[in-house]
Amino acid sequence: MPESAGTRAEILRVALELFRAQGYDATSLRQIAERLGITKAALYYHFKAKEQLVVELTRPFLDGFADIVASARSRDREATDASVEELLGQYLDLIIAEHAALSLLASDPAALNHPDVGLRGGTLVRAFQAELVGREASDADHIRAACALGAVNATAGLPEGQVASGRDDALRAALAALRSGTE
Amino acid sequence: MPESAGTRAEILRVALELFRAQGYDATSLRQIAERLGITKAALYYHFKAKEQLVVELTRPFLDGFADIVASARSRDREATDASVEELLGQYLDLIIAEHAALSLLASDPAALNHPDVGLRGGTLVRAFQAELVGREASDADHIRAACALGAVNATAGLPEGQVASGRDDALRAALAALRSGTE
DNA sequence: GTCTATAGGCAGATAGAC
DNA sequence: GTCTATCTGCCTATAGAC
Repeated sequence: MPESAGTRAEILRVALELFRAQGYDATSLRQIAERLGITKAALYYHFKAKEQLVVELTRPFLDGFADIVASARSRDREATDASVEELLGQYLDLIIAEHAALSLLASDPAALNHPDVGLRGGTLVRAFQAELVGREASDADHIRAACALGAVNATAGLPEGQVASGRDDALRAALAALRSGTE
Repeated sequence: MPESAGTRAEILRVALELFRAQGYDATSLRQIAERLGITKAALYYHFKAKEQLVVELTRPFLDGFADIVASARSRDREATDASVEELLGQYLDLIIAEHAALSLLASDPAALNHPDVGLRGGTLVRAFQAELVGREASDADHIRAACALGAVNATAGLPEGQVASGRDDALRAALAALRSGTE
């Protein structure tokens, strides 16, 4: 029976690989099953629908993101420079750890419209941006926040080797974008 | 016969709208045809395959991008601060003008693997980054360039109203990210 | 230019044996 | 847990009439 947990994990591993390479819709359950040497019917023993594969694959990222936003909300009122830097750093580390899942989130419209995936992600992004800029923020502040997150997100597409070594460079670049209004 | 050009443009307009909302694979030609009050077969009179819709929709962005990269290459040897700012500004304006097509490019894996679409786009991005950082650039320089482009790309997802007014803020943020290594 | 009709295929999902 | 067999439905694309 440890075999079952193994199969489930293998299915998720192969599904993520194929979804990333071809997209969710373009990847059939037959392909996933064939790659694993099992049949489509076996997949349905472990997952009740294809859609559930995406939900499971993106959950670690979304849960981690939710934790970051929650901790941001429980800070003291004032958003200090240090706390903003720590928040962005935590987000960056999450992006690096879950960059494969993130590319799924970013690239699949079906996932983007799913309540437990894309819509949840969108809500988290908006909440996170609001925490970064604080209350009484200008339009320009929001644009800078969006650019800072864009800078962080860009690291998800970097070659594997440069990610770890460039973590601090990316964080500095994002902070520079965020603070580009206050010279 | 002006009707024909009109129909063709209408098809592209509806296709872009549906592709963006649902994704390329999840959008059927039947849906596009129904929305226009014509039949699937009529679509095939104007476009020889579904795939060609994506090629046509992304061409203006890719052609514009290619122009920017070409003009970057024909600069004088030295990448001055002013020329980098102008390049990023041109790219930002293109992103704003073609943001709908860009979201197609970013979100459709089928398009990403197409030689005339995603692969062409990837080549352009790499060439553009190389022009931004110049020769003898460090790993950190490349990371900052990636972050700067990420900051610019983030503006494509902004609410319609903020885009025009925030253009300069976004450009400053991207430049700040790019230059975050040289204090 | 647009239609009707249809070919031909593969998708997601289920039933029930082992 | 995994299989075989099958249902049902929609897809892209084409042929040929109008």
